[in-house]
Amino acid sequence: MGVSIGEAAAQSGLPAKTIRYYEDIGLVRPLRSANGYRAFDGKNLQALEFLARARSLGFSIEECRELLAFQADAERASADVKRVAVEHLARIDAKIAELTAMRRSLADLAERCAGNETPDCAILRTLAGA
Amino acid sequence: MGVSIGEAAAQSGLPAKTIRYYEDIGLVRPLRSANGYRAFDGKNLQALEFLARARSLGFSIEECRELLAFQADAERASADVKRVAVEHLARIDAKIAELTAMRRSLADLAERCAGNETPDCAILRTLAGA
DNA sequence: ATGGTCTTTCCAGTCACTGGAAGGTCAAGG
DNA sequence: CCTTGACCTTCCAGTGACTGGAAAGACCAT
Repeated sequence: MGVSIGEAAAQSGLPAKTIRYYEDIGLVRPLRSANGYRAFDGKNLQALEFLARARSLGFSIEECRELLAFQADAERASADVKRVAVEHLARIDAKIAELTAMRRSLADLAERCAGNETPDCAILRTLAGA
Repeated sequence: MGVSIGEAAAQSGLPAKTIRYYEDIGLVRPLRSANGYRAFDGKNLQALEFLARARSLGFSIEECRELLAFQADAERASADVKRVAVEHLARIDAKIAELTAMRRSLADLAERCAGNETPDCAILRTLAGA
């Protein structure tokens, strides 16, 4: 009953190493076959696919744990789920803003650097605080 | 000759812990006073400020090391510096694109989630692969 | 029996710090 | 002279989320 870790990896798109790690930290709890191999049943596979999707949206492992718990709890309010998502969205927006500011400064610097064989360089001048 | 690590931290804006770490990995080489305290001279302080600026632009430690070496080498070509900057810019752009895609999916999901006391939730439905 | 492809566990490394423990140094105040 | 408090020192461990690799066991086909 249940597929091997290689099969689970193929079906979820997650590396086998990652799946073992998820078991280590208690995100998924496969049974064991008589030979000691992990045996993933349908619920395990659904959890792995859930995790793959949530991770690809950038949720942290702890948020994934929380979302999985919500998923398993038929009584949860959608507001609880939405809160997690909205907080994550805010973090993403902050990160995008940070990167965009970096990008602007950096593009400006790169533009002012000749990029030729001469040693003078606006990038280094600016980093040095000129 | 040279200021203490606390003074160097105040002047560069870097935490003292970070400065010690930078010494560990060879980015800065302060002298030592008779009492064993680090003594940062003008060049050390300039290097720390350089590092603080480069790190705030998102350059990796190894890139910072390379940029510092360029800074110390009067013979370098500005093209070498620009190459590092342009590669970093590409990484930033890739990251922004990734986050923007996440943001789009996530905002869409959040919008379709009522966020009230009912258990039905578009976010969980999507993560579960419905 | 052999080879090849799984699988297992465990340990170490990544990146750039950050926190904390245990102890040394120094200037000021009593 | 002693204490207090603010510095400073080193060293060790932890962060997040894996990833790589070693050594060994399991399974299947020839």
